[in-house]
Amino acid sequence: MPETARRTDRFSGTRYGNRPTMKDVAARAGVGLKTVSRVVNGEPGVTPETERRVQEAIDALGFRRNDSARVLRKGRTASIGLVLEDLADPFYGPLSRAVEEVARAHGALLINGSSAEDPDREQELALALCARRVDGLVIIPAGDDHRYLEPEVKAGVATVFVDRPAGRIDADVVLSDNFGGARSGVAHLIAHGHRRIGFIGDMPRIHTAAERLRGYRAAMEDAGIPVEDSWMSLGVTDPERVRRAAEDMLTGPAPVTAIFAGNNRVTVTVVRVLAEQSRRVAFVGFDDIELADLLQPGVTVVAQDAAALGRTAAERLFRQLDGELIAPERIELPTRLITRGSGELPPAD
Amino acid sequence: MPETARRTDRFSGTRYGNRPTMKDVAARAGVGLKTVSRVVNGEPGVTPETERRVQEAIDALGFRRNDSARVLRKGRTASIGLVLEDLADPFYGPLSRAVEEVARAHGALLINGSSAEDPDREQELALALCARRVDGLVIIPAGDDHRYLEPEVKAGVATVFVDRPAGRIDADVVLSDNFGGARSGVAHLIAHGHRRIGFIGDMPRIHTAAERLRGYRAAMEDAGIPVEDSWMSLGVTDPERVRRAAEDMLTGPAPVTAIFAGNNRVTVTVVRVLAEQSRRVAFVGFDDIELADLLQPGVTVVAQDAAALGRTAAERLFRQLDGELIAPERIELPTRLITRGSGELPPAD
DNA sequence: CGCGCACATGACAACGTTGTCCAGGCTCTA
DNA sequence: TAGAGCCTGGACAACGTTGTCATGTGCGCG
Repeated sequence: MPETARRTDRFSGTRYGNRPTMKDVAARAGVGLKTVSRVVNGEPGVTPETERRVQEAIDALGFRRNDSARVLRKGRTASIGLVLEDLADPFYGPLSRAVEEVARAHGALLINGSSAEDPDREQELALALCARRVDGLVIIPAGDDHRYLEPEVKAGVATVFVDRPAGRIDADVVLSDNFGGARSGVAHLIAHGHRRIGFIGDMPRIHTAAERLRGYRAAMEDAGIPVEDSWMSLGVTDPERVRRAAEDMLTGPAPVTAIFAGNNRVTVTVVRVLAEQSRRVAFVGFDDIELADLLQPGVTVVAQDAAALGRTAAERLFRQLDGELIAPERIELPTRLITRGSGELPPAD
Repeated sequence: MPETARRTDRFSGTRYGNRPTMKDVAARAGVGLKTVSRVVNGEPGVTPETERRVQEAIDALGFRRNDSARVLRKGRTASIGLVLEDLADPFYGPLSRAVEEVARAHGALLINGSSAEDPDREQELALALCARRVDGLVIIPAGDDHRYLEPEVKAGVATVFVDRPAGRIDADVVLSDNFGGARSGVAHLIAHGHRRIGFIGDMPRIHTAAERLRGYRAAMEDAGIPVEDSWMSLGVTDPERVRRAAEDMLTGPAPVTAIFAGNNRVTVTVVRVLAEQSRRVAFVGFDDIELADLLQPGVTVVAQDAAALGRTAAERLFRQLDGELIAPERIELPTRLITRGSGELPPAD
C-alpha cells in the first residue's frame, strides 16, 4: 500500500480523516509555524492581533496538538502508569482513584491495566507502559522478580510499588501493616476466649497473604496456642472452594469457634457460610467491606486505607519526578481494627 | 538552557538518563538502523545470524522501542480512552474492567480518568485523550453537550457513549433500560400492596436519574396513583441529605410505606436508615450491591449488568475501528429484578 | 559463463512538534 | 539621525521511528 493511502479512513463524504497540523493552521492564519506553536503553548512574544488570527484558524480547522510529536520532542509524557491486579476489585477502586487525583494535581494522565495476578501479564503491561514512555509507574506486583525494570529505572522511569513489595530490585514500596493487622485481629479473637481459630487466605506466594498468615501464627504463638493444620486454608479464593474450606473447619471432632479471613473476597464468602450456620461462629476479616455494619452481627474487620496507599504511592512517585533525590524507602501504613460484633462473639463449644 | 542539557536528569553516578535508540543498537550490532527496526518488529528479511547480533545488542543496552515516535509515524496508538464518573464507584469497576479486557483482546491499552460528574472536566479529559491520539473513546457523559467532539469524530476517533446518552452529537450509545427497570421495580412494590411509595434519586439533569424518575412516575400512573411531591427527593446523593430525605418521607401524616432508591449510593444509605426504623418499610433499589442477600431482609434490587455495558461499548468501538461502516446506534440492555425480601414486605400502616 | 532474480541490508525522507537562532522593524537615546 | 536594544516572527534542525527505494551479494538456470 502506498504511503499516502495510509490516512484514508472508513469515513466517506465530508469526513476529513486527516487531522490539521500546525503547518495547516499557520498557512491559514498566514503566519509561521513556530508562531502557531507559541500561541498553542501560551508562550510570550506574540501580538494580540496575531494571536487572534491564529486562534481563529485553530477553531476553524478543529486543530488539536499532537501530543505524540510533542512527547517525542520534549521527552516527558505527563502520564503515569498504574499496573494493578483487578480494576473491578472494590479494594482497588479507591486506590486507583487516589492515584489519579494525585496525577491530575500534577497535570498527568493515568494509564492503567490489570495483571489478573499473572506475573507475565504484569511484566508485559509494565513494559508496554514504558514503551509509551510514561514518566512513572505505580505497580501492585503480581510477580516476585522485577529485575526486568532495571533498565527502565536506570533510564529515569520513576517507580513505586504498592500493597506488596518489589522483588529483587531496590525501589520505593508503600504497604499496609499486614502482619500487625492480622496479628491484632487474631489477638482480638483470642482475647474474646477463642483458641481454635481458623485462617482462610490466599496463596502464600502473595506477600500480603504470607504476612497476614504470619500475623495469625504470631498471635497464636503469643497466646501459646499450637496451630493445627486443619485450621488453615491457603491459596483458595474462588467462592466455591472457600465455602468448602470454611465448612470443613466447622465440622469434625474439634471444629474452630472463630475464623479469620485473609482478604475481602474471602470475607464475603465466609460471611455467607456463617450466616447459614445454626451455631454462632466468631469472625474477623482483613479489609473492610461495604455494609459490614448492617449485617447481623456486624462484621468486625481489620481495615486498611486503600486511598491512602494510592495517594502515598503517587505522591512519592511525583517527588521522585520532581527531582527530590531520595533513596528508596519502605513506607508502612497502619491498619485499624473496627469492631462491629462478629469478632466479639464468645466461643460456642 | 542548551538543547543538549535537556536530557540530564536527577540521577548521579552510573545512571544513564538517556535511553538507547535504534541507532545505538545498530551501532553496537554493526548493522543499519532499518535492520534493527526489522528485528524489533519481527519483520521478515533478516538472517538468523544478524537477528542474533541485533537481539544481543538490544538486551545489552536495555533498549525499548519508543512508542511515541512509532505513533507519530504510524498514526495509530493502539490505545483507547475511558472517561468515567468515578473510578472508585463500585458500579464502574466492573465496567472499566470489561472495557479493558476487550481493549486487551485487541492489543490496545486503556487510559482513563474520572470526570467527577463535572462537564468541564469531562471535556478537558476527553480532549486530552484526543491530543494523545487515542484511537477511540468510551465516555460516560457528565455533560449534555458533546459537540466539542465533532472535530475529533470527523478526524476518525471512534466514539461510544455508555450509561448515558450523548448530547447534541450523533454517536453510538449503550444504555441500560433505566426507564423499564425503574418502572418494573416500582410496579413490584405496587403489586405487593403499596400505594405511598417514595423515590430518592439523583439530579434529573443526569439522564439515568431522569429516566428512572420517569419509570417511577409511569408505574404509579399505570396503577392510577397520584404522586405527592413530598414522596420525591431529587438531586441528593450525599449520605447526610439522603438520610434526611428518607426520614422526612417516613414521618408526617401520610408516611410512605415503601421507598425506591435511584442508585447504589442512595441504596446503601437508605438501607441504613430503614434498619433503624421500628416499622418495616419495603424497599427496592436500582443497582445491585454486594452482600445484599445477607441483610435482614435481603435487599430487592433492579440490577444492571455493568460489565455487559462496558463490554458492549468496547466491542462496538472496535467494530468502528475495524472499519465496519455502521451508522450510530442506540443499544439498550435489559435490567433484572432480583427479589430478596425487602421489596416483598407488605405495607405497614 | 553470463543473465536475471531473490533476498538481505541500508540510506533517506517523513511523521508533527519544539528549541535555537537569526532577520527585520520598531523605539529610545545620545 | 545613527546606533543600540528590544520585540515579533520565521527558518531550520532534531526528537526516534517506519515506509520507500536503491544497492549489493549470491544463486540458479539457460
